[in-house]
Amino acid sequence: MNNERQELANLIFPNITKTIEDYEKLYPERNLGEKAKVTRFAPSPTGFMHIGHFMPSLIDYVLARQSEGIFYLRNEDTDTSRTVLGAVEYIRSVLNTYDLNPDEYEYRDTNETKGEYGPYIQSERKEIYHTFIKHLILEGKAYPCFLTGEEMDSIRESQSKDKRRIGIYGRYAKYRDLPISEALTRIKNGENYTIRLKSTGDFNRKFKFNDLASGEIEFPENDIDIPIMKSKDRLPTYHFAHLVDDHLMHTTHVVRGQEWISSIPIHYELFKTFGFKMPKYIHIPLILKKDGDTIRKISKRLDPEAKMTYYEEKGYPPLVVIEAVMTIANSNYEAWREGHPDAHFTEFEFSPKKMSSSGALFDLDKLDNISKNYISKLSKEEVYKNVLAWSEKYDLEFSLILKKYKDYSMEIYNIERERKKPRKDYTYYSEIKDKTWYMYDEYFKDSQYDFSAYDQEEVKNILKTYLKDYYIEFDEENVWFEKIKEMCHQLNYATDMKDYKVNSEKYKGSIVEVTNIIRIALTTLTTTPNLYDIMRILGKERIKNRIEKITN
RNA sequence: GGGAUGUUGGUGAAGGGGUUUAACACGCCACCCUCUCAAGGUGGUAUUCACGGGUUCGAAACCCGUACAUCCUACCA
Repeated sequence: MNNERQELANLIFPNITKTIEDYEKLYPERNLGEKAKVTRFAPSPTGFMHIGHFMPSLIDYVLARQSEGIFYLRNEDTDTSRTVLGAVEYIRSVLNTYDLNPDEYEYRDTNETKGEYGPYIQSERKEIYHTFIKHLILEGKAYPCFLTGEEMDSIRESQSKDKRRIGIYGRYAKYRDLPISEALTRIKNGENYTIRLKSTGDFNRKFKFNDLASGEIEFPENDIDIPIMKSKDRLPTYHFAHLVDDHLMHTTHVVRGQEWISSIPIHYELFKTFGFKMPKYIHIPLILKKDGDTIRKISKRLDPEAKMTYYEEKGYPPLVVIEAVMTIANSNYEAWREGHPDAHFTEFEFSPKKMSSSGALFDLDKLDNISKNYISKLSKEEVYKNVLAWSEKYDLEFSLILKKYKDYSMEIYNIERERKKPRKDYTYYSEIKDKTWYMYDEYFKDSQYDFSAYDQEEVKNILKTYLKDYYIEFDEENVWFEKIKEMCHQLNYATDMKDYKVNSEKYKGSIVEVTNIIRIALTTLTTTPNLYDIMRILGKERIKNRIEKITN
């Protein structure tokens, strides 16, 4: 019997000579502090990064940093049909813009690799997985299964028809007790097969599992003979790779989405089969999306905000996205932030227990609010630098304007900025052009005015009078405003709005109309920041030109 | 069909048997301030914690049932 198993194992894995012990020696216990957490971000390289991937990687990073542990990046490319070239490099760039750089990684494009526990690309670890699978076959705990796709489909169909549990277990696991001699001849004949775990679980028996986020959960044991190696490329399935990699890489904490919690019975059995210690698990809430009346998992296809590129394209500062996601992860984060406005987010004591176990809706309004506050606290130099960096990537024309008018642009960003309660009108960098374009002659010159709400002659009269008698460059704000008021008196416009409301018939109009006419002449808009600041920055020449364009 | 988890306002949520007339933040609404906007200020915004039953002197909190929601139920991760 044992010899037969040996023969089977050697037939399937003829070149595997190492043992599990060999690998355990190769990847010894990490030399870290007692409390150090080893976390990993383990994405599939499918060419995009989802907010649902970002949250776990953020938590991984925070956990590792605050425990002086290790945060590493592992490329889970076992699904060759979905693997996209350069996907990991893209993920690296996302992690880099958010400054969540891993301590260990492997990048193919630059041939960079760091860390003693690699390879960090699963397709390069085939031999390791095969060693572990070979061991299982030798022990009689795994077997080749010759079920075809069609056979599996019909099993599934009949199970579903009979309202039975779906899966390859019990009597459906047709090949688990196939005589080894027969398996040998089938393999020698070139039949396709997958390797399945010979489950010893009993579905009617329960076990308790402790999740760091959700607490104690009771599951039935796994009794499904799950595939651990695929037939086509002989790569392991996710579950098996998880077991081998997180064991050998000494991961202490696995942070992943709630959707994985149902796999716990499988992982529990797998770790038990090898006698390995399970890592601690933190299953984090799914990010959901309200779509009309229904709530569903946020989707990269349907929801632009699901993709991390959305935030970059819109020009949200990276730290703002981090703040928003931390707020979802731990609701006491906001209160902490209030008390520690300048602390780095890794200083926040993250608590898995405080994480909600139900899904959370990602609130873009909240993100906007965080962003407005954040940008309002930046210096004009920082805003300029960030807008420029954004525009160089997404609006080249605007970036040239910004370079040409550097100090001028900074003055615009400085409007009502350097004060205790700064102005909060920029939510993200992509909207800054839309809110400041009229300050630049290049954009202003072709724009249209709309004075239709006013008498045309009166518009000219007000503008002429103002330019001739009341405008002086370099006035103080209060002097500037007094002069506007004086003009209002001269032209019979009310300056006291309370009086105007009661006695409107006494006046031609109010100061609101006067300032709005000037505002439109200078900006084409009726809503802008403080007119005084606009005029001060615009300067005499521009003001003169713009007003005369209308009065002449 | 089976399994797991959850259900407190428009959103994220705090609260885990009696100072809860349910905190805080975002949003929304109103008013004030005001040259427009933004900001700021003040106030409002769940008579009630999915529903039904039970335990208890007392339940949003504990127990049971139901409903609903989400995820899993692939040789995908």
